[in-house]
Amino acid sequence: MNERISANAKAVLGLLAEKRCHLTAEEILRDLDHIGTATVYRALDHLTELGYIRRLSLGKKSAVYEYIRDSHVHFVCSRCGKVYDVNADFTGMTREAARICGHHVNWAEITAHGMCSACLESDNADAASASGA
Amino acid sequence: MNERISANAKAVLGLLAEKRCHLTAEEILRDLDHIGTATVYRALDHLTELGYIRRLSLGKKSAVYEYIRDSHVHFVCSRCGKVYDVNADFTGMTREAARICGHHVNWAEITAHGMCSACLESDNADAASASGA
DNA sequence: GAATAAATGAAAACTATTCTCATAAATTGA
DNA sequence: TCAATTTATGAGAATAGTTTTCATTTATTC
Repeated sequence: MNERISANAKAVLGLLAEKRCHLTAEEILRDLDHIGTATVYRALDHLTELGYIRRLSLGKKSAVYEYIRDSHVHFVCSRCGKVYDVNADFTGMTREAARICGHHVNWAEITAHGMCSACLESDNADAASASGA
Repeated sequence: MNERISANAKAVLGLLAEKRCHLTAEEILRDLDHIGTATVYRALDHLTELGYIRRLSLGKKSAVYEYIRDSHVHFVCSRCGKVYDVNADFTGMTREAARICGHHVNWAEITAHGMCSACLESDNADAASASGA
């Protein structure tokens, strides 16, 4: 595998490292608007292969990429689609999952689905006003 | 929300319930070939909303759907892309993840990534023949 | 049974991503 | 340093999966 990282790929990696959150290809393209679409996708593929970043498929829409960092889980709101990073140490849990899994596990991810606090509140507000409060 | 399930949606649900594994929309369409594309996608959306099935975005390709059943994790081979169901009880683990998460968690999934046994073996075989064994 | 609501399929539209291919930049070797 | 070779790039075409549109059919309600 080609271990070299071009200047453009470095820019992509730098952005992900700086933001420390999941970004879509489109968000990266918007930020690095001097780099072409194909190049960004190629950089993302390459960086994923080299193990600098991870590709996550969280929702129905586009994939997101994130710089590999400390253990955390993702929470996806089924209502608004927003993805939250939940920072807590899940290494023990993911290691245990990997062990049970068989095969050769490189990494494991935990994703929770439900309704986020914001949507929950706006739902309650709607219900209150609908009932004439 | 419309709680009714049409005959076509029932057929989709029946197939998922019977197969007990993750199927893509395309696989469902191939099996139920008298039902139109849009109808199958609509049924999958509806059944997901009603909580009978789950949509999972596991790889780079299409989403997969599965009938909700006993706790298990998914292993995705980074080499061949194949998805394996690993049957083991992860309810404690997912409940713990949900607790830490905050928000209102409905369900949580664990996905492991790595190289499957089959790919590992074929890799070893390649390496052996390449080194002139 | 007429009126209304919901479901359907064919095809068009859409979105995210990948591919193609000609050009530009970087690297290597003499 | 220059020429040869490899690698990276961008514009746009192509593709895959999914969603939308809309006219028609089917189911439900009154």
